[in-house]
Amino acid sequence: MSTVSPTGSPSAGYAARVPQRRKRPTIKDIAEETGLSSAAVSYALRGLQVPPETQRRVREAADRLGYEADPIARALASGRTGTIGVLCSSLEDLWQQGFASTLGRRFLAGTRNALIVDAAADPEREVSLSKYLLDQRVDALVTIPVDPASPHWADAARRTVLVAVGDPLPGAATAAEVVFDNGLAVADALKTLRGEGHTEVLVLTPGPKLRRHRPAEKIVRELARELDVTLRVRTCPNALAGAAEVARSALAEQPRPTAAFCLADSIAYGVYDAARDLGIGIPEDLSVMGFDDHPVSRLLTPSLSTYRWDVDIVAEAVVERVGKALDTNRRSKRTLVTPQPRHRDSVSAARN
Amino acid sequence: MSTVSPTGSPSAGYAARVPQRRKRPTIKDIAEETGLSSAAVSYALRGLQVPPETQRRVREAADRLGYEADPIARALASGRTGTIGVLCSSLEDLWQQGFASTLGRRFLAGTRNALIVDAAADPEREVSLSKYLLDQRVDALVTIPVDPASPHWADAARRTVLVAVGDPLPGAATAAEVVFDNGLAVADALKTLRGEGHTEVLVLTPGPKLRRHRPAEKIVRELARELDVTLRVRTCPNALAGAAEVARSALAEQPRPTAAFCLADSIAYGVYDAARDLGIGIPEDLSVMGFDDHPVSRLLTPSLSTYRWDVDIVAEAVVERVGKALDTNRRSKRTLVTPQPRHRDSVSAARN
DNA sequence: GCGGTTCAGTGAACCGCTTCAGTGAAGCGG
DNA sequence: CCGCTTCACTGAAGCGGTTCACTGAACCGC
Repeated sequence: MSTVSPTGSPSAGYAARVPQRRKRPTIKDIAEETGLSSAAVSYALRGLQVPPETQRRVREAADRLGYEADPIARALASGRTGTIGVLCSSLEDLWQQGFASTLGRRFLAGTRNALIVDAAADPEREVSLSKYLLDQRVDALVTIPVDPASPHWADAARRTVLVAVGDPLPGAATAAEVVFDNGLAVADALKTLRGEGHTEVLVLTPGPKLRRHRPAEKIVRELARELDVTLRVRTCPNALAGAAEVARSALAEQPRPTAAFCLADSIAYGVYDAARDLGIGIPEDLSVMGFDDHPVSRLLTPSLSTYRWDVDIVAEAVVERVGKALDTNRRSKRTLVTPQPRHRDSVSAARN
Repeated sequence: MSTVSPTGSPSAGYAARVPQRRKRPTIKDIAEETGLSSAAVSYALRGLQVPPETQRRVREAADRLGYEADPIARALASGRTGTIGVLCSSLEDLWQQGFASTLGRRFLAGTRNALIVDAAADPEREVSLSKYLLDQRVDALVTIPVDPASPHWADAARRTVLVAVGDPLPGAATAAEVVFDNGLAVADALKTLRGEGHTEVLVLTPGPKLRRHRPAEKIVRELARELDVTLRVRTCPNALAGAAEVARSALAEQPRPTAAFCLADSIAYGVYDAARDLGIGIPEDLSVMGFDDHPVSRLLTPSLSTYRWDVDIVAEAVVERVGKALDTNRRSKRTLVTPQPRHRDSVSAARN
């Protein structure tokens, strides 16, 4: 998780303090030690075109001197950094927090690492951050897009290995896409609510510009028509406090919706909060459904009905796709992740 | 948040794919455009010892060519990266997730960025990750230490600007320390519980090696003796699922504790989970207190009594300290952050 | 008109590693 | 023994900036 600004005035940050250039051994020192050229050492350290015996000698000398390769010099010379950029639409979203941390933890078991940044639901920020990551020469860029339709993705795809998570990026030649089958979850949710007799449904969706569930919105509307459900769609921040505020005003309207369908668990938490303030009982007066299944959702009273996108499954798919794209230079097809319904206690039959 | 392995075999990650060396303009191109030397351009772009008029000319040319400085080359040449390393003891901890994301978001408003990594409560991992960050030439290293006593911090302090969050690092010449006054919170918690008549208290503390609250443990024991409270201290993972497991076994013992004091909200969530499984009512049968005040804690039933360490306050203090250390090369004294008690509904009088 | 500053700008070394073209020696088949 | 390939390794040119020592011109007071 990380980084604030993309570029900023390049002058700042270059102040007084001279870095402690503690003389760390370089490849040249090893060359001297072993009587080889620095080129040979470079090859040997990477196990390239050098006989095993020499490799051993070099590695031994390296260990003896406490040599550790300088990733910066290496990146400059080779054009590769071993770093994967992860650009999240909003790290306020608890699902994304978990995803980012899981991804970072397991990223390609050892050799690469992840640089995780937060677009904070802002499309402009998203563009500048992705530029920032490209400047940092990330070998691949994993994104949960704020705005999948942005033209700049095409650019990014040209400059690096681009992997989309959540929504596909229609305009870009992505190396892989791990897409959520939002439609399935949304359909299930609406049918569930309708089955319980709810016809006035409040839909809270992250935004305004956060599009993580954009395709879901279309589906929601169509399905609502089919099922004869009246929808009140509100966009709101994907975080407890902001969502609560929106929910408070939405729940004060007449006729009051009898169910709320939230396209993120964090938002559902906000609804719980608002309901408590307003003296609205869940699920008697208001049924609530979420989206994500954050670990805490089970614990609420009543426990939250929601749809789980298994973080581990998604992370594994991403890691595998990135690996394949980087190693074989082949793009893979789209992976569809299906939601796992978690029907719990926050939904009950509509009164009337 | 990020990165998996510190070094790993350097050979891997260097595979087939040749990086798209799209010819981006360099400083040399600007030099040609303007008829200046590349040195002059370098100075001008950074606003150094060059008259305003020339600066303008250079910047104009840079814009025209779409020039963007290469941070890697810059880092290699200058020894400074503009990146701050943030090493969290455990990003499973919800407080740390929030802290990391806040820190990343506001880090030094523009010019620097944060590289956030997760030690996953493992002291060895912590050492190797901090080496990794130093290799990446971070300008400063902010750490929530797993093991404040580790000798390697002294080393890190020598190599970069080191800022400790949570616990002080006794052995290291840190540039700043933002320390939590755990003692205050712990004392308040124990007194509160004792005041309600609890004498059998289960203490769940993150670990086993996670020392974020180590000083608190000592205080807890002393105070317990004073107050004549029997303590049962258990270390457990700082995450809902792991904590629940420990809690389940601890709550099955006889005599059953009448109160649980958890040194992280995530752990308290685990206790809620376990209590529900075991049919133990909160707060009638078991009082629970947490530590952190995660946004969700208010929402649980009953709402969790806990101690808030305001993420924004801590993040702001850290940002300010880092800035000062980097710009003026002066270390600042220790900042003590005091907890804000949030007494809510998860504590009640002990029966009997 | 002269020594001394300041100013604007230059040339080249350098950061530490990668990589390409090439070299001398050994090994090989005939 | 010759020509050819293979092997083990080297020299040097980058990668794209930063920085240091220095220069020539303008300017200063006297």
